[in-house]
Amino acid sequence: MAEARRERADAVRNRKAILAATEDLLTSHPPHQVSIERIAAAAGVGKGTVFHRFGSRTGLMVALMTERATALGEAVADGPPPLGPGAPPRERLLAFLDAVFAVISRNKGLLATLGGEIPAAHGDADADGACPRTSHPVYAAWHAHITALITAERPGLDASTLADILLSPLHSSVIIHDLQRGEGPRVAAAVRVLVAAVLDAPQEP
Amino acid sequence: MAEARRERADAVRNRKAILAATEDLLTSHPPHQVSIERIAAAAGVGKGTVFHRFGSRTGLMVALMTERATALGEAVADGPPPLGPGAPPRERLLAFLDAVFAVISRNKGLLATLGGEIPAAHGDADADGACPRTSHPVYAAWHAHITALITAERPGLDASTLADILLSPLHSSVIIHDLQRGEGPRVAAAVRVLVAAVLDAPQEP
DNA sequence: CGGTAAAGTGGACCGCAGGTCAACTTGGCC
DNA sequence: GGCCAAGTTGACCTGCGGTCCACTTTACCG
Repeated sequence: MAEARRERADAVRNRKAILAATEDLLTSHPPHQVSIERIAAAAGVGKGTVFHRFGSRTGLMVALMTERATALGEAVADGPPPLGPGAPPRERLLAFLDAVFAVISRNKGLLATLGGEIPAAHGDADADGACPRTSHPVYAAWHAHITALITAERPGLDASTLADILLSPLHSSVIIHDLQRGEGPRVAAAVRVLVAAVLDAPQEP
Repeated sequence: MAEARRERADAVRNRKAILAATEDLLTSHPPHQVSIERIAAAAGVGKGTVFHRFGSRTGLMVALMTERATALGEAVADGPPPLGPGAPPRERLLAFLDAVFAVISRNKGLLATLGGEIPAAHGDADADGACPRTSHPVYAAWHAHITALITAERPGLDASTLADILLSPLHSSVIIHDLQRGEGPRVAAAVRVLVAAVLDAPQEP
């Protein structure tokens, strides 16, 4: 392994240009108006290049999202409390959710776009398809982190489902709309209320 | 108003056939595979008829959703407790959320489809567009009901935002996927835990 | 250095889905 | 029965995601 020079210089440049163009268009237009051709034009490349590098529209979105989420992931793993290790789970959870909503606030309809596209896939198999949780690494990581923190604080709860619920506002066009209108703090505050309440509630047998 | 005989018999029949076909296809195929042409074919009508009666794909979905939600709306307004008037707000809220999740469980990707399509609209205007909450009467009604119940129980909370958050799982493909896999009760239970916790939590100044 | 093969690029092309339309058919009231 | 508007239809348009392959660029190597 460790193959030398695995990516050519112009390829790197174009990849960055495409991601930048995508983000740019996505912050100034509703997602459905941002076609691949527009992205390609804005990035100064051909449409084929976009597909060559990202495979599909969904792949592009996942790549963008992954890049956006990398910093947060590192802060969680290595950074200082309350986000990083060291703080009590309760504080880490609150800080993490704040951070997640902050990321989303800065990236508008990205997750909404993802949420609407990932379930698509392209096969008939759906009875037991493993589409949703495993298909998006960023979502999987966030979900696992929240689940772990809830479990640490309140082992008796259904942490996994609660984690899905706490993340579900990110899929809601209503919430996304609020975030875009600068209501981010308000949403975050409401989520904090929910989390605090559920963590402080008396244990049920 | 009250114009006599404003809808022809065959029109009514076709409208019902289209709605039935849509629901049918939607419960056996992922939303993106349910094209208007397929719906039209399944309903035994021409494609143009679908558009003539519902205006657009989104219009069709809204109509279906509205129909599905009518029974619930009546139960809330006139029905017996705990859903209808009479029970304490806390019980009504829990019952209502249970009912909402039950409706969605039986109608799979419907809301997910809606959530992904409504924010689209078709104009450039988005800075102050009133798209999300007002555009979908069913959502507006549910949101208003939840908000009122929360306010009745805990006036100090940001009931409106909490209502959006409590409804947001309906937009999440992950949650929808769970509902389809029969995890409905588990999701509902987790939501109940959240609601109970937030309603029982000590008031903050 | 210049050759060269692989990596990268671009845009014509395909299939398909949503949406439009103008000609046609049908239901219902006089 | 006859008339007209409401209703229906499917061919057609537009634009999207995605494929393909001939062409260009890069960077390693003798």
